[in-house]
This record gives sequence, C-alpha cells and structure tokens, in this order.
Amino acid sequence: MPSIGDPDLRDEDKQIVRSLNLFRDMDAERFDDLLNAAFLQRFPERVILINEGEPSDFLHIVIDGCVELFATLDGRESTMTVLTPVSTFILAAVLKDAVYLMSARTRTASRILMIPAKNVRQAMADDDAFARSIVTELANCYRGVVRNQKNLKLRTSVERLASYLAHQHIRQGANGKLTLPIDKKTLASMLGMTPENLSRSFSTLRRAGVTVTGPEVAVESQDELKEIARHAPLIDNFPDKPAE
Amino acid sequence: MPSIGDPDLRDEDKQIVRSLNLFRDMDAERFDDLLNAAFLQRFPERVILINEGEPSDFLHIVIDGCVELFATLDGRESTMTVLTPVSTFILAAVLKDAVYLMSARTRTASRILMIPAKNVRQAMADDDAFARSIVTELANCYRGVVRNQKNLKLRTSVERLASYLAHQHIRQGANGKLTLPIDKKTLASMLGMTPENLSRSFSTLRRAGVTVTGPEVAVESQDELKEIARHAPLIDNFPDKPAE
DNA sequence: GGCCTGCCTTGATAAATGTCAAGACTTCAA
DNA sequence: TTGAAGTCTTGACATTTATCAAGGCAGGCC
Repeated sequence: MPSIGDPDLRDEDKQIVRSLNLFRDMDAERFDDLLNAAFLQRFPERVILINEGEPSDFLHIVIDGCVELFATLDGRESTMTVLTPVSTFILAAVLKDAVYLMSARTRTASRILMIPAKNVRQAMADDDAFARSIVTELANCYRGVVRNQKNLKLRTSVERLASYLAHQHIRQGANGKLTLPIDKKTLASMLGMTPENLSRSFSTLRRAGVTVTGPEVAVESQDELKEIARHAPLIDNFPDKPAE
Repeated sequence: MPSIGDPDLRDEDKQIVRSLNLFRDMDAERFDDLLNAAFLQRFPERVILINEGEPSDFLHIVIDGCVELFATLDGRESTMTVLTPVSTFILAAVLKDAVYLMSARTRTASRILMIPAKNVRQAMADDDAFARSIVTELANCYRGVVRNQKNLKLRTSVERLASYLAHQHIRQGANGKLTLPIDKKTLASMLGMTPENLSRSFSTLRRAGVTVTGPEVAVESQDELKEIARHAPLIDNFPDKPAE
C-alpha cells in the first residue's frame, strides 16, 4: 500500500519521533503505518496552525522550529506555552475527538508532523502499549498545567519572572548568563503580564544582580533568583542538568 | 482471599464507583479485587487528607461529602478546585508514582474511598480497557485545567465571578436563583481573588441584577451575566442541563 | 543613506487588586 | 445568656498591574 503521507519524512525524522516516550513502546509495524498516514509540513514563521474551536483533525508534532500555543477571548490574547522540538501538542483534543481549546502558530519557520486524528485514535484502540504511553504523556501534561496554575495563583509577576530566569539559567548551563529563547512580548504574555510590566520586573531584578542586554541576561546569583521566586519544587520543576 | 479493605464498603457504594466512567469498562473481577484492597474512610470536616509533596499512596474517591484541593507557597494558599461526589482525585500523581502537587482537605464530613496506588497501577498494567478509561479521564482533567488557566489569564475578577454565577445558575435549574455551594472565602480563592474583592465584585454585579443574601443569589438575567463574563464555550464548559 | 516598521523601554497616569482595620452578624459552646 | 470565634462586608489606603504616550534603537527595504 503506497504511503499517502509526505515522502519528505526522512528515516532520520522517523527515528526522532520513535524515540519520544509517547511512541517508543508502540508496535513497530503500527508505528510505521501511523507515520505513513502522516504529513510532514513546512511552515513559514508566524503561520496559524490551529484555531481554537476547530475540530481536531491532526495530532501535531514539532520536528523543527518553534510553535506557540495561545488562547483568545474577544480582543485579548494570552500565550499558554511555547513548544520546541520534539514535542507533541493538542493530544487531549485528538483523543477526545473534541475541538481545540488553544490556537497554535509557528514562531519561526518550522517542520510539523501531522498525524490524522482518526489514525491516532485507532492506534490507541489497537495498541495496548501505546494506550499506556498516552496515559503517561497526559499525566505529565496535566501536572505541567497544574504547576503552571500554581505559579499564576501563588506568585507575583516579579516572582514568576525570577523563577523563569532561574529555570532558563539552569537549563542553559548555570554559568552566569542565559539567552531568552523568545521575544519579550511573548514572554510577558506567557508569564501573565504586559510587556511594559516585564520591563519593569527586569529592572526590579537589577538589584538582585540581573542585567539585561537585549535577549542576553547576566545572572550574578542563581540562589538569589530562587529566593526571590520563593522557589518550590512542587511548582518549578527545574531540570537537574542543562538541556543538551 | 479475605478482603483487607474496610468491610463498611457497601454494595451500593461499589455500584456507584462502578458507574463512574473510569471504572465502567474494567474487567469485573479485577474491579472487585481493586475495591477489596481499598479502604472506605470517614473523615470529619476540615481534615487534611493529603499534603502536597507526599508520595502518592492512594487514589482517592469522594463518595460522600466535599473535598477541597488547594496549594500553598510559603504562607500563601490558593484553592485549586472543590470536588463533590462522586469524583476521583490525584489520579495523575498515582499513575506516575510521583508526589502530590496539591493538598486536599475535607470541607464537610466525608466518606472517601482510598485505593492503594500500587493496585491502581497494577490494574492499569493488566487491564487494557481500564488503561483506555484512564486516558479519557486524564484528557478530561487536562482540558479542565486548560480552561481554568484561560479563565485566569483572559478574564478579570468580575468576569470570572459572572461566569461562575452563570454556571451555577444553569446547574441549579436556571430559575432566577442559586445557592453558593461553598463559602465565600473559598470561592474567592478559587476565583483567584481576595474575599474583600469578591464582596466588591458582587456589588459590582448588583447593577446587572445580581442580589446576594448570604449564600443565596438572585439572578435577574442569565444572559446579562454571560455577557459580562464574555462567555466563551472554549472556556466555560457550562452544563446543558441542571445537575440532578 | 533615509525611511519605514516593530520591539523595547520609560514615564505619567489610571484601573484593578490587595491589605488593614472596623464593625455587623452568625454560630457555637461554655 | 454570654462570650469567643469565625464570616462577611465596607471603608480607607497601599500596592500591583495595566494603559496610554513618547522616544530610542535595530533591522529591513527602497
């Protein structure tokens, strides 16, 4: 049976997807079937991938580039999260065959693997190992949002920024400097504040040894940042080591 | 094999648990085993059931009464949600064998069914139908917190209150009145504001035909409430019909 | 170069929200 | 009954956050 998917999906990409926890334990043949039904699409920057409220047609996976999930109400907009390779998104909507609750747009030019929702649901029905991997994936997603909600409800803006900076600092090697991976307008929205307020929060943190130069941030003391943030492992989920 | 669980778990209670989506499709014998290992505990009001940070020993199910999930940071506290019968809670922590991210306390005297976490995980490993029910349950939980986060980030306090009142109004029969199911201090925390601010938000809504007398709320126009809330189906998830 | 445009910052001001304090009221138990 | 404790409301005020406006600065384009 010929593939209906994009032939541009290289073996290398398949291996990357296969290495995700979500797909690792899946039956090999079924995995191939799933990917053969999938499309690998290239998108330029700032392209809307998903509008909230639409029925969920595809499970999306960022192979390359950067994707922002956001939500709107009337004229307002809020960034929910920013995804880097390799991550899946809107899995819950796909499984429930429900409408998307969040919108998605590319931030940079990106390659997105799109697996038809029907196939994903069928694979879950047929493949017991896959069903259990989905459980783990969803439990992780759920706990992620719970942490986020605690962050929003229990911390002030400056504390959220301090926590974010400490997180990035660790992630990027904990050597006194970090580069903001996203522009400040988006960062502000993600942290639940306005861009103006983010600027002011940065200047508040100057007295704690934080110096900002464009996207570059110098950090004098990670511990002081954590103290300002009132660091709590049950909110922050900092990595142990830098991301590779 | 004799039951190690509480003999007080009546058949009637078993049927109630069995009727939950989470357990409905489970193998019958396995379901019995699971409940035989469980404890049905009675707790007085205001008793801590779970402290965040503790390892997850049991899946909890509110059979009777009322349970609040909350989170703390330093001296601060925030109500995450309030659970009524019959609901499970902290499923994600149990499945991941991770620490609880939220604390739980009874609000009223309650009966809680506690299923040892090990047994739940074993049941998920052994029972394919159960694993798939868990997927659905977790997907629902995930989408619930996403809605909540949108509510927090995209709405003001007054809008959140208006939305809450509209929700309760529908739930309770949409006949111009409703009874607040929880005290105002907790409601305020759940809606992300202080009790003083909740009071003021209520008076702001007076001009929209909302009259408060203790826990009783008279609503002149549900539509006006929804308009004030900037009602959006992708945030609110209002019920179609009153809860029975 | 010159001129956009968009991003970011800063200041002034407004609005939203939180804090403190006081008092009315209820509940509960001595 | 009385007192104590807790809840809720209200007012005064402080803080936080948002909005509006202006200007600096960098990158892209003619």
